[in-house]
Amino acid sequence: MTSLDSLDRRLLAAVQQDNRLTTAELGQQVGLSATACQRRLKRLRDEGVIEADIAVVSPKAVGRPVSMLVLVTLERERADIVDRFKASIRATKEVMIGLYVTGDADFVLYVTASDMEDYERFTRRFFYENPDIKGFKTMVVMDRVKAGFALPIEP
Amino acid sequence: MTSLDSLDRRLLAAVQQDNRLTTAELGQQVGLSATACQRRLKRLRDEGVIEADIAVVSPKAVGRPVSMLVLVTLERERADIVDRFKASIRATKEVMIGLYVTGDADFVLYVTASDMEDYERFTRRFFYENPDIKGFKTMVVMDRVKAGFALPIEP
DNA sequence: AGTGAAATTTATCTAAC
DNA sequence: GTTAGATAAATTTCACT
Repeated sequence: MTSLDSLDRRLLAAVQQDNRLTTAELGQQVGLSATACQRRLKRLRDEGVIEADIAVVSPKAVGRPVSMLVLVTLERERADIVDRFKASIRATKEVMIGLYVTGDADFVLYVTASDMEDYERFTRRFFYENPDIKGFKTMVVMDRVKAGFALPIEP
Repeated sequence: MTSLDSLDRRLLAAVQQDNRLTTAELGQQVGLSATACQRRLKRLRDEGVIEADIAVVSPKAVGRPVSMLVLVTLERERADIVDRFKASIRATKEVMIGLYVTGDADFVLYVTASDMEDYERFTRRFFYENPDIKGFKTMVVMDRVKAGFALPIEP
């Protein structure tokens, strides 16, 4: 595992808010030359500390204004069944986030849809046709109070 | 609301996977000149279709390898109590995602921590000291099957 | 309207130290 | 780590459909 110094962490804290800052701007923020920033960022990307660089798209703007959290329980928590369900999560674009969890449910999914009817069609296709699924509970997201992706990074 | 044509949607689909592609590369993908891509992207950013451009940081690499989903129930779902809790979500950096939902719980939080002890300290500070909270249920994330942020965007 | 080509500005990358 | 010069990209200008 790679070790991060204070400057690395400050760079990460900055670019996870905005990765379109120029290396010169970043340099000012952290007290480093543009070149040094650039080299560090390259290293962080190469080593996988920065996993991706992405644009965050407005769900509303692309016609998916409603989102749901779904707690899924499988018939039996057997390895092959779990793996099969993981694969179906990966293959399903409507599922933005899919987590395998302990506790009340086996999986939690974050699903977007254009409206409730669209979501209902999704559940039919995704859940009712799947014999491995014992049940699921839908929680409709009323407000995305915080939908950021920023980790707390101490300088 | 802004309307998106097929080229816009293809650009969005591309940059939500990787926003460091050059406009020339994007142009090749969608069949447009670099200049046209760049102008469209600028428009999409100005109009808020692209909400942000960020680096996705590895939680493990910054020392927060464990994450939890927490279902939170408030004592009473009264507007001022809900608003107060929303504010505390926004103010708490350990909470990466905070959703106000219908159904079994009032809020669902995605929380990262360095280990279970760290999480336990967090719960003490965040939950036990808050009189508005009736209870909470923790689900430990065993596998982030899909942790992407990509919306399904049809060309 | 929106597009594309060339010129300009700006940023990134490579090489030194 | 820095500074300086080469390369490449983003941005502006302008002519075109």
